[in-house]
Amino acid sequence: MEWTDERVELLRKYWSEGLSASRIAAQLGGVSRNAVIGKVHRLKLSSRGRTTTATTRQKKAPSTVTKTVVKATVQRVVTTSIGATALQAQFDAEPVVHRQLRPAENVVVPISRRLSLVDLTERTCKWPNGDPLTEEFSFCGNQSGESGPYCAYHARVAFQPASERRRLR
DNA sequence: CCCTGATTCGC
DNA sequence: GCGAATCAGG
Repeated sequence: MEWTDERVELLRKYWSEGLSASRIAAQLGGVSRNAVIGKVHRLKLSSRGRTTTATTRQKKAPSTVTKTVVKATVQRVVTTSIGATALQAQFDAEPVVHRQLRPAENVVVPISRRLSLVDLTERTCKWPNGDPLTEEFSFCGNQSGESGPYCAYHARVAFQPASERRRLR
């Protein structure tokens, strides 16, 4: 690939928006994150303001939990059928917890990165958010690892142990 | 292991 | 100028 004016412009834009080098590389296509970083340096675009160099932090749930059951919009994913039909199930943009868990633990619901199909990689959560036919549709995109197609959170929702599923009914 | 950006250095 | 390799860190 070549660093055309348009591509450099996009690079500037994404970088200023705080996107990581790897994600910018995915957006542009044809280049590696190293290429992006190298280019950023040559353009002297480093720094990027006050972006805390570290990974985006996650909000820790209220520690001093006084048996307070985490309130959340309950959503029911009906799984009376499998296969293609299941794709018609409705999903909330930001999902949620169902009832409570054993020793009532506060599960941290991850914030979806809302990636588009083209931004998914082998290790990003492929849990769909919203209706595939609308513009708001996106995928969770958090890290999933080789463990599966979903992040830790969505894996739990997707693969509920038979025992637990019984309880939820 | 996965990810992030920073630097180096041969091409 | 480019970017893979490598380093340093979460």
